[in-house]
Amino acid sequence: MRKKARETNGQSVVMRLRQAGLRPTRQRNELADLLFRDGNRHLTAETLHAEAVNRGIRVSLATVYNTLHQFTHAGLLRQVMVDATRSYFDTNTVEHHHYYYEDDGMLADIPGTDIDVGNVPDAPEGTKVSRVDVVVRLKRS
Amino acid sequence: MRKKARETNGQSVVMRLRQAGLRPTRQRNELADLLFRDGNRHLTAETLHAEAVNRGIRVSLATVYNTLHQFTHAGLLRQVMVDATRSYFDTNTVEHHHYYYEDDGMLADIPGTDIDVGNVPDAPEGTKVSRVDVVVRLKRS
DNA sequence: AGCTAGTTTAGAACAGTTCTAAATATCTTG
DNA sequence: CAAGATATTTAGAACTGTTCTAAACTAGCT
Repeated sequence: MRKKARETNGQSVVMRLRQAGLRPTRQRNELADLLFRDGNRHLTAETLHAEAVNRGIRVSLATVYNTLHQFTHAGLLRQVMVDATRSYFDTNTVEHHHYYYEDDGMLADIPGTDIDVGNVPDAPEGTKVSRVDVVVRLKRS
Repeated sequence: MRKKARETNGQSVVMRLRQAGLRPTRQRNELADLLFRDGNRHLTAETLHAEAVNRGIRVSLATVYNTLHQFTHAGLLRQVMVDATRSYFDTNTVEHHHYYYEDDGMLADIPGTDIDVGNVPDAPEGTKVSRVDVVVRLKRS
């Protein structure tokens, strides 16, 4: 069973980082492994740092923050704003929407068919739409 | 020209506060005046505090925070999450959506006809939808 | 190997927000 | 309308997530 190569969208993460002018350092590579290992993940800087430390990866919290932002700029991650106190990063960069569990602060992709967002007026003069976020906030019933 | 009575939805703010078990104190009344004076506003605690101080209202920042949260619980305000660093409060509590100007951190109601959000799957077992937020993020073009 | 520019790091600094407990205001009730 | 009980306000300390700083380290040249 061979070690799975680091990749997203068929292109190796290393390549994408190189293209973004980022050196594939040990820390960035190991964090990329964690981030893109299994499917779509929603995590905060502190979550990821804890996970890394747990697995014996030596990396500082500052580097986790730097890396998350750099990956976001490189288009490997997407930052989601749902909670006033924490920033979530989503490893799924394809247009999709979220459930936010208000009671426990968890974020999840909305599964199944796509949500339709219709009837959005044209962007105001001088601006263009950067993206449309839909967050369905859930609470325990 | 008489002073306009404090009210929202026809019911006086004082009444709504009383019902929420909140005493209509000087600070709460004066902040309500600012908040509900003209149409829909989107403000942060610091914005509101600055505005109050500017108009000679003596109130502490802590009270502004308390008041915003209490008003939110009482259903007079709605908290909108668009920016990781600041909490916005919206004086329009009717279901509606927002433009967020990424470049300057401004929040505005999306005007005109309502946006349709369709095809939202049922809320997961044990949860119910608390609300659906749509944020159209804009950037300078 | 040695150089250079990019990267990482610990810890300090920062911003927005919440907490604390003492002072003050409001609302009863007599 | 004074007294007592309870709610509210406040200044400032504390806290939390995040960013900054500048010194140490590393990757990628040559």
